[in-house]
Amino acid sequence: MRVAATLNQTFHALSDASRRRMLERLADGPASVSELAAPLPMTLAAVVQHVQVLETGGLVTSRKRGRVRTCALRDDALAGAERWLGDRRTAWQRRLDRLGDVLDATADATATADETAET
Amino acid sequence: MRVAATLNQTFHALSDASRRRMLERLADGPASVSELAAPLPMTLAAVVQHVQVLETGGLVTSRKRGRVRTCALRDDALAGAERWLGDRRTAWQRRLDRLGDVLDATADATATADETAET
DNA sequence: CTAATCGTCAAGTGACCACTTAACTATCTG
DNA sequence: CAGATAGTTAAGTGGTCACTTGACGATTAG
Repeated sequence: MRVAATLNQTFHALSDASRRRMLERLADGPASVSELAAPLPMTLAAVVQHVQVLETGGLVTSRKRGRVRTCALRDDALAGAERWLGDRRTAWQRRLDRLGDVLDATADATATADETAET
Repeated sequence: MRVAATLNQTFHALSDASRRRMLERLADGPASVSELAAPLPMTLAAVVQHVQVLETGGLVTSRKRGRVRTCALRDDALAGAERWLGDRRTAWQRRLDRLGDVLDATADATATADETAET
């Protein structure tokens, strides 16, 4: 049993749209690999690989019964990810509430050589 | 201004431990690139690249003032990610609560050719 | 038994990722 | 001004990612 999915693996698993679609599908109940594959524009083999990523990310379990592999969400799936996000959010929410936007403030005061690094 | 960070980019940004460390650091307040780099075993150049990833992920803003680029968390940083996770979690929490573990149940009943696909 | 179905495995491919080095541009300091 | 400081840029490298194809094993259906 894969118990120790790292945050790295979990977030990585979540960073792909196809995999998120599969998770959304699974939220409606367990599904076979082919069922997961059906709406996706890729081969079965590719989907199997995605399932593996989801498993090492600790998001999904699967079990093979006859020739069908059935996948289901793990109950504790998002625990780690959500915990981390939650911790950070409250931490910096507090901070941001408190001292607002240091950047904008200082920028205002002495606005000279400015450059916002955004594309 | 980068307004539209996709979930892909956000989760991707979160999937790296160094970047998460940088975020944790930033939760304690704004920091220059070198300050972010200090505890990390990599070159400044590498850190700059991580900052870019964090920016396109919509997690961080930065502004250059003189020769120092100051980075700060975005207030709405984790909104998207958390919303998605939250939605899914409640969705499948409900499901899992309701029908428990279909897999285990069926497996119990007819346990024959079983194989849990885990490393 | 024969076919189709469902999935697995291995190898290959092009794109992207996390880094490095090195040369270079500001900016601030003595 | 000279030199240190802070960051930027570009090019390159090895590794991983998201796929594909194709050959194969196992299970179920006609």
